[in-house]
Amino acid sequence: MTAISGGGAPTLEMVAAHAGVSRATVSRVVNGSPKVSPDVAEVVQRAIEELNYVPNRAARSLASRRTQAIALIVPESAARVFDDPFFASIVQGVAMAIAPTEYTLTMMIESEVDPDKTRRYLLGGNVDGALVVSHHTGDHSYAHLGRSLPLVFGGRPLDGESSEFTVDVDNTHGAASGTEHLVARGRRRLATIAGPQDMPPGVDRLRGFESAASAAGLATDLVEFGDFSPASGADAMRRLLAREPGIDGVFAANDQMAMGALTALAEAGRSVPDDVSVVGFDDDRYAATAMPALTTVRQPSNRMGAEMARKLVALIEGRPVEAATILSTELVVRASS
Amino acid sequence: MTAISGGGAPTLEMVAAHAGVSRATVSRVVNGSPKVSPDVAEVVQRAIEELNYVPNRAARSLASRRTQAIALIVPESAARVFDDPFFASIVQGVAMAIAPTEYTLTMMIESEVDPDKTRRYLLGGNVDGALVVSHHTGDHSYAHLGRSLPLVFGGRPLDGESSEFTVDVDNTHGAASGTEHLVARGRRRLATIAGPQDMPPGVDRLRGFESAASAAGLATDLVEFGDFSPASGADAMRRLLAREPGIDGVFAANDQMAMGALTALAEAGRSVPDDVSVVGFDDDRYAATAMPALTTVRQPSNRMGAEMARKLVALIEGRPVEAATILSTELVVRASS
DNA sequence: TTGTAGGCGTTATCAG
DNA sequence: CTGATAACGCCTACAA
Repeated sequence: MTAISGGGAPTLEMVAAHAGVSRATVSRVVNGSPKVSPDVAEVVQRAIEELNYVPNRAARSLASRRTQAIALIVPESAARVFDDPFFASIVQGVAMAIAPTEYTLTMMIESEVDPDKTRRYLLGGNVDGALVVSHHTGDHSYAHLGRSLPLVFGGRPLDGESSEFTVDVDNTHGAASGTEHLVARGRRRLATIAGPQDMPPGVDRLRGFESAASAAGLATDLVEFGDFSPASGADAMRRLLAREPGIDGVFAANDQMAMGALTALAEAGRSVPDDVSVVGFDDDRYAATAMPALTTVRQPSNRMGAEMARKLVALIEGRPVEAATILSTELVVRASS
Repeated sequence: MTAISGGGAPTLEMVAAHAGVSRATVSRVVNGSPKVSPDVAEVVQRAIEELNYVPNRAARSLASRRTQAIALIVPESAARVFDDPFFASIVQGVAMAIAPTEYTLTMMIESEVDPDKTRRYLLGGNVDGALVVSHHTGDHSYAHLGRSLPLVFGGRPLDGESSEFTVDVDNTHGAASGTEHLVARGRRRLATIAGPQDMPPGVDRLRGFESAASAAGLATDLVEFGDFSPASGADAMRRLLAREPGIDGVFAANDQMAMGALTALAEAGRSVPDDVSVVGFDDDRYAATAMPALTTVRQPSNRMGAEMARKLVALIEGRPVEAATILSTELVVRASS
């Protein structure tokens, strides 16, 4: 057993005794209630400090029916999650947004072992609300929980409309702007390394590429798919080159695949950007230091996380919030194009 | 008055009523107590499922004095934390290790706004124990909390000894092996891009480099410092080249700085590995796809996280655990050397 | 094996 | 403004 030395944590009751007031008064002071006389509050404060009292959250949450905690659910294996800089950015945004609040963040990486653990946790009154982020179809399998708990999703569901609260990036327009940049650079034989088509960003970015290329009167036949990893990007690029050696412009659905493409292009003796222009998507932390530095469509993943958190907290506190928020992207031109 | 149904989550009491038994019995079933007759357990189970009952954690934790939750404390700003793939790996390791358990992970990114928030949280009975990970000096400022709560640290404290529970990587030997590899490749004019000297890994890796170089009878004057970011690595490399154009081997204290060095070397027209061999440290996810692929000292950050979690859980459950665990590194030879 | 009853530390509702 | 006194939902001796 773990024996806590010193006789256990001080309770509200002990503070009350120490200060010579009732528990109710101490509770009021702790919660900053205005209806406490300054002098009494003073005495209580001192008692709190002397005893080094810290309120017990379980008790508080049981009595108040609020937990002051939110969960970040990621329905992916831990390995996948942390392989992707995009998630890191989201988490960072969330963390920064809740830092100034009293809310706490609990991360739930979907456990393969017990997929029901998450549900139990959410429904067990552990959190006041949850954020769900995934690239995948499974995305909104949590949607039905939305009736029991405030929920905000990152990314749109794969199947079109939904009535849930979401924050998303304008993938289609972003991809189109990246493609248009290629066209503006005088590139005519365009190819794209697309993402998985069971993920909304994969679908939307491909659509953006196609619409922009078509609008410029160019062919859209050169499409190869990857899984957003650097290695898959390199493979896709090799296949593309095999199909059409004359490629002069490549739009990759994310930076990691673009980096892989750079590697494959170098292997094939193509110079970037002299022979081929390459544009990525994300502007992750390696884009700027790639060789050559990668032109890319910046995705405000930080802001996405922050926005999700903001929306969730508003939801929890009963403030009105818009159902969907779409964040726009920004083209960052560097040496690769 | 008691709400019959439709109003909020079902309670243990409602299940008891539904099953026609006492609350105690339901509690026993929920907690898998052996002293319940199979048929009664059967009935209760059905009631639980029909009502879709999920135990309230706050109540449970209040009554049992355990939370089944552990915290991961990172005393750094969110921005720093997520800029470093190393942290991601640690978190991944932790997440994977606790996935099969009933423990839950709460991440606490030190808030600049209210640095006391973490302490309050830890002492507020929110978690059964905590993991503390940081590259920094501040590392063990939580050490004193160790008397009130099981704590496991990642990385040794900057100032030598400690009686705390820690898991660390053998940075010194790792750096030495990376340096020895350079020597084995026939490199004689060695330089190092060291990390900040207020972080143990920064100190230890520099020491490893120096001892290995000295042992080989080589000079150790070419030392420049970076902050572990790619940009700082590039800058350090430029300074190094300015000081000594004849450098033929570089050991960088982490992969991100090594990547920066690769960029600077390319700018300066040096070929890697023909003119200069480069070795990094970490083997982060970009090492293998760098151009050229980076030779590096693999740090088992995943295992580090897992090991920390394992140790903490053992501590919480009163099982005996070793105070310090040192994980060894592994040299991964790729194209850059 | 099952039920009874008291308590875990706070908050919230009322009186005073 | 302050103090009793119930809840809050569950666990756990102790009793039956």
